[in-house]
Amino acid sequence: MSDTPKKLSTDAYKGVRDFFPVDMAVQRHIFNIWETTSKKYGYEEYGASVLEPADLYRAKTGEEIINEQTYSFIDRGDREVTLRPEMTPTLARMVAARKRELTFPLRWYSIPNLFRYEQPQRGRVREHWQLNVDIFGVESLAAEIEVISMAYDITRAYGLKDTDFEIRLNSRRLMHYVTADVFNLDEHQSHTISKLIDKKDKVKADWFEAAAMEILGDNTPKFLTLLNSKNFEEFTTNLPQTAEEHKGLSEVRQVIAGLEKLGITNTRFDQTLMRGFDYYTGIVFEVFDLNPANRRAVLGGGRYDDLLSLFGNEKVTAVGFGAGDVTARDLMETYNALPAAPSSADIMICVVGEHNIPYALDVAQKIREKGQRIAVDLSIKKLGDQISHANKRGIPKIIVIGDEEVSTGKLKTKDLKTGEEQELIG
RNA sequence: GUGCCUAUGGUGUAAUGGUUAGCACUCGGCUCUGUGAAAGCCGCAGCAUGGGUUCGAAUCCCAUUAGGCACCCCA
Repeated sequence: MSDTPKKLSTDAYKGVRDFFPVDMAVQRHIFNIWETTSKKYGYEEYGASVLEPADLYRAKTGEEIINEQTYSFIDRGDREVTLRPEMTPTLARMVAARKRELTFPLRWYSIPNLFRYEQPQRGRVREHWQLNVDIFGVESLAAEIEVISMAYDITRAYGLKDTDFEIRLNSRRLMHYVTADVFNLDEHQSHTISKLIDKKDKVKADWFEAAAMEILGDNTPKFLTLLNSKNFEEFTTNLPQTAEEHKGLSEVRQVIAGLEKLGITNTRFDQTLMRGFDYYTGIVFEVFDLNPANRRAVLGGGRYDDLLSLFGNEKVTAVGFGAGDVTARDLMETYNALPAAPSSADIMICVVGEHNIPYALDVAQKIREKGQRIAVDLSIKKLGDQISHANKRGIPKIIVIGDEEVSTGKLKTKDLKTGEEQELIG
C-alpha cells in the first residue's frame, strides 16, 4: 500500500452487470416469463453449481479453443475448474448420472448464470443468465413441436407480435445428407462446409463462393443454387429426385405442419441455419427478430440425441433450447415492452416523533399479518418530507402515526393519488 | 488477440487555446416543526492518470488506464 491510498472503482468488473432495483425488476420480469412458460408446459426446475471440472467442456469439443473463452483456474487441490460457459454439458452429466432412476420423458428447465471470457460488446457480456429448456426421451417430432411452441410463447410474452419475428428451422440430418450424399463429401469436408454455410449471410458473396469452391470444385454452382433457394419447395426441387423420401426433408415438413396446427404460422425453412454446436443431430431452430434495429436470433436450440454417450450411457434422445437475458432485455427495450417498476410496499407508515416508532412498528406488524406489504419511515424527518419520500418511491398509501393517533388509537390510511383518507379498522 | 471511437460533479451534458469550468437532474438544507406532488433560495460535488507543446491547455500531441463498438470466436 502506498501512502496515497487509491480509491476503489465503483465500476462492476468488466463485462458483468450490477442489478440495481430498477434493473432487477426487469430481470424478475424476464425470469417470470421463463418460469411461468416452463411450468405451464409441465417442466421441472433443476440447478447446479457454476463450478465444473474443466474436463467436462474439453470432452465435448476436443478443442483447446474452449479454454480460451472460459474462466478456468486451478484449485488448491490441483484440480482444474471452469465456471460453466453453458448448461447443456452439466445437464447431460446430471441426466446420465441418474439415468436408471429417472422417469422418461423428462421435462426440465433451469435459469443458470453462465460465464465466458470474451470482449464485451452489444448483446454480449461475460456473465449472463439463460433459460435452458430440455425434453429427454421423446424420439418423435412431438418433442420439437412442443419445445418450439414454448419458444413461441416466450417470444410473444416478451411483447412481440407474430409479424415481429419468425421461427427459422432447418435439419442437421438434412444438411448432412446434402453434404455427404448429394455432394459426396467426407466427414471433415462436411464439417468445414457446415461452418461455411453458417457464415453465409455474414460474408461477401464472392468470398463465400471462393471458399466453397475449395471444397466442392465443379459442384459449386449446384451448391450455390441449392443454398440460394428461396423457400422449402424450391430447395426440395433443387435436390435429386431420390431425396424425396429422405427423413431430413420430411421432418422439416412435419414440424412446420405440426406448429401450424397449433396456430403458429410464422415459421420459415432456412437452409443456412446451422447453429454453432456440433452436438445437434436433427431439427435446429432459432427465433429471429425481424426488427431492422435488431435482426438477430433471440433464442435457439434443436435436437441432440447423442450427447449422453459422452458419459458412456446408451443414447437418450433430447431436444432443447436456450434463451438469454441480455437479448431479452434489449428486445424489450426496442419494442418498448419493459415493465413499469413495481412499488416496494403497499403502505408506508409516517412517524411523527421518535418516541412513537415502537407503536408504529407494532401497527406495521399487525398489518403485515394480514398480508399487506408495509414499511415504516424511520427517518424522523418532517412529515411533509416523509410523505414526499413515500410518493417518490411509488408507494400508494400512507398511515400517519403521531401523538394524536397513539392517544386515540384511531388510524387512517391516505391514498396519495386521490388524497382520500380512510379509517383503518381492526 | 486486432482495429476504430470515447473519457468534464453521483447521473446527463456545455465551454473559437485565455470564463471564477456553465446548465439540468439527483442529494442535503431552508422558505414550511402534523399532511406531499408546485415555486423559489442556499449548499455538496467535476476536467481519468502521466508526460509534452504553449506566455497560457478541459480544449492540441504522445503514452497509460478504463469503457463502448466492430472483427475474431461463438454459449
